[in-house]
Amino acid sequence: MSSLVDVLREVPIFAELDARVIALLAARCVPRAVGEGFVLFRAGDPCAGLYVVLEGRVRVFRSSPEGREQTVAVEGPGRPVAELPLFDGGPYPAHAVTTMPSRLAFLPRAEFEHAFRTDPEVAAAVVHALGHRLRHLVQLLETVAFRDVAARLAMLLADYADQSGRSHADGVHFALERTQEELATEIGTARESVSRALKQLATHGLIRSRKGSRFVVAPPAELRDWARRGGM
Amino acid sequence: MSSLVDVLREVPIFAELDARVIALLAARCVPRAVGEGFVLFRAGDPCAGLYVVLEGRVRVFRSSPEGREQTVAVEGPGRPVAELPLFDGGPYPAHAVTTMPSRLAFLPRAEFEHAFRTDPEVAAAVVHALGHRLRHLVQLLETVAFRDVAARLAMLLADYADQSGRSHADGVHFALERTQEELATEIGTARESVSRALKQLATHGLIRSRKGSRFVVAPPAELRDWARRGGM
DNA sequence: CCGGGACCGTGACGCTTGTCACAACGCCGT
DNA sequence: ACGGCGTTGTGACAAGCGTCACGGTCCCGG
Repeated sequence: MSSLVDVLREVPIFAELDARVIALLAARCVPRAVGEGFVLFRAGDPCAGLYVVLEGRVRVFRSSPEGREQTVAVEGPGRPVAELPLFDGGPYPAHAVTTMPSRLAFLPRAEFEHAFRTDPEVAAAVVHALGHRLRHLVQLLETVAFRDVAARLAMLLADYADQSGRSHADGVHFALERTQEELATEIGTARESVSRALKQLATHGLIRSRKGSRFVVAPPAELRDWARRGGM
Repeated sequence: MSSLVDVLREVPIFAELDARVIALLAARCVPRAVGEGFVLFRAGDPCAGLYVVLEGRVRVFRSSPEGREQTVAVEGPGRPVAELPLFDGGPYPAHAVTTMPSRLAFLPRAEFEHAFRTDPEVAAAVVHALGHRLRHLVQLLETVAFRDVAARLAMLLADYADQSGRSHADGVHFALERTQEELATEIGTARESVSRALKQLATHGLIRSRKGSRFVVAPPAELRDWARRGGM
């Protein structure tokens, strides 16, 4: 197992900290390997500390009594989970569950709070991350509030294309490791609607090809543009 | 005009700071009186600094090309506006407009950033506020994603009852200074749907009386409960 | 090679809700 | 008192979408 320090240095939220601070944090971290479906916490639980995903994937979501789910975020390697309620003392606002076998680092709340108060760089990094998350949520809220399913899906594909796509002559290529069920919860709709929306995007030439999980789509800008115009 | 220091001390986000820091911030603030409909900023504008509402009301919202609007927050006296993009350097994610004549304090970005980096108390206060906002957004997202209009409205009324209601034997009394049009944008729907949802809540005994802007509603817990259960 | 389970596609149906249209009401200034 | 304007109630209608039902495909293990 490689040194925790090396891993943490790769984590964006900690990237700019100097070696001394990272070592300090790493010493307090509890690494943990878990399987798929491990529950990090549930909505309403008191906040125990900060998780960082080292490997694997964590889905953060809210669920309704009827069983429908709205995922708020999907975090992969190097991303922090649930940094939000560390500060206002409130409970976690959502559930968090691994969607594949994962390795996590856990930093107890007291340790983190101490680092936050003594090192302004830590504080800045956290606020930076919070700002990003907030920005993303506002965006998500807008699309859920007044875009139809096809447009929301186009937005989502644009995000994935941006973050993991490779541009070719015929469009942007990437692998979408999601079931339609998962996509549905990310845009707040039902699985069947995702299926129909995919076909709709294909007929409009926004999805150029789709073989299993391999997608070729139009440039993100074009996708977002189409979504914002209301799909025509 | 009373001293800006006195006003800032009443602002929750600054309340815990010591007198020296408040005086420093106040000295950098630019107070400003504006009419109704004054545009603080528009989505996409680069972030110039932090506004604090001293008096009046500011509505923060996103709008679609077709003209529909989703309000993200409504801020009253003592509340900061747009603290979010100060840090990640990005643009404002939404529009902000006064909905009545207001007095605002404006703190240029550089000043704020300096305070943030030198005083951990400022940083803690900001993160606290951000956390709260994020929590609220997650909640809002959930209701928009899988609650019907009546349930969303019940949630909204519960919030208002909590923050400005007075409890009596027959229910919680408060004045709702909003048009149905404004309510509609707060829960992401159309004005007519609000009208119908109000009637629906009344028949279920959740709104006990409604004369002009004076409302008498069931206890907030009961409202939220009904909304979460899916309205029965 | 077979069987089962997860995932995907698709048709039918009904409910919610956005939209349009219009009437009624209240408030305010002249 | 009157007229106008902003706000509200309500009816009709169509579109979008969630839900149910079912059949198809693919993969993997026995």
